[in-house]
Amino acid sequence: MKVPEGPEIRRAADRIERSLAGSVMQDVRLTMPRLRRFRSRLLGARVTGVDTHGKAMLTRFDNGLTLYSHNQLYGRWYITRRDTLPNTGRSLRVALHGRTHSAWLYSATEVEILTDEQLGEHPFLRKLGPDILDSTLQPADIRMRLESQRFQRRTLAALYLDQAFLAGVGNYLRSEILFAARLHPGVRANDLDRRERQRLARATLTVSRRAYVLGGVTVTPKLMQSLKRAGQRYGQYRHWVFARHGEPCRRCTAVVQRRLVAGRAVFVCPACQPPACRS
DNA sequence: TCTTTATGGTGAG
DNA sequence: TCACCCTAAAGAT
Repeated sequence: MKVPEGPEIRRAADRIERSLAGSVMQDVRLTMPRLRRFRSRLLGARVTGVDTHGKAMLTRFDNGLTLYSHNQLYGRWYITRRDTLPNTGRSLRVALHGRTHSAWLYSATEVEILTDEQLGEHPFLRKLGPDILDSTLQPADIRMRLESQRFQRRTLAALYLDQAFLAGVGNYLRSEILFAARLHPGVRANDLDRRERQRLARATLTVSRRAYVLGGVTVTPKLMQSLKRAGQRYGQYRHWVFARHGEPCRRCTAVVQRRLVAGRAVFVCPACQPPACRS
């Protein structure tokens, strides 16, 4: 797992929760100059939980403060037994030391410590759409968003990277969700018929939740098993189409294509996801 | 060993 | 649309 999307961030949050929730901060390190003044306020505070909204992580403390972090491309959390410094050449941003474990955040640039009020006004958080991993999110919610005035004129390629549409989808999930829904990235939301919207809404939830459960794997568990048995390694069996350009589609054997849309790569099976032939 | 590329997001032009 | 933040791995030499 390299660059994180929603599922990877949620899994990191789970690990931090398991090792630090309920724990009093016995030591804290904040290396970014603008955050140093918060050290004394976090010392002795208790971690109450770790929330995520899309790719944003919110580590909550019982004194009303929240550590907001966004890993962007390079940020990474390491969880260790207390005071076991991770062996990495990266630059440390935050270290939270509980009684038995430590959580270390490296390389991230987006780190803030905020009150609830500041959290409510946060420019990035406030524009986020619903979290794809929110267990209350239903296919109908996604269908309604696809039909809404706000989003219907845009292409699926654009919508599925826009965190205001759905928070937590990134570039690999975009390709994988659209493949699972058998829809071409160039199609506009308002070109979809009712069945296609339903298919897309379902695929969005299925693929995202599977990536969370299986640690970044978007193929079905069954396919994953058979690919593993065939000797494929993690990097080779994870996805249907993402980063598989030039290779045969796992469903129909047509050659997977890579195309750039607004500077970002989208991967498509030309047979399973035919371009829109609608006016 | 060097160069390129990447799963994110912002801000300038 | 592009440069940029910062990093690791893959690809080229």
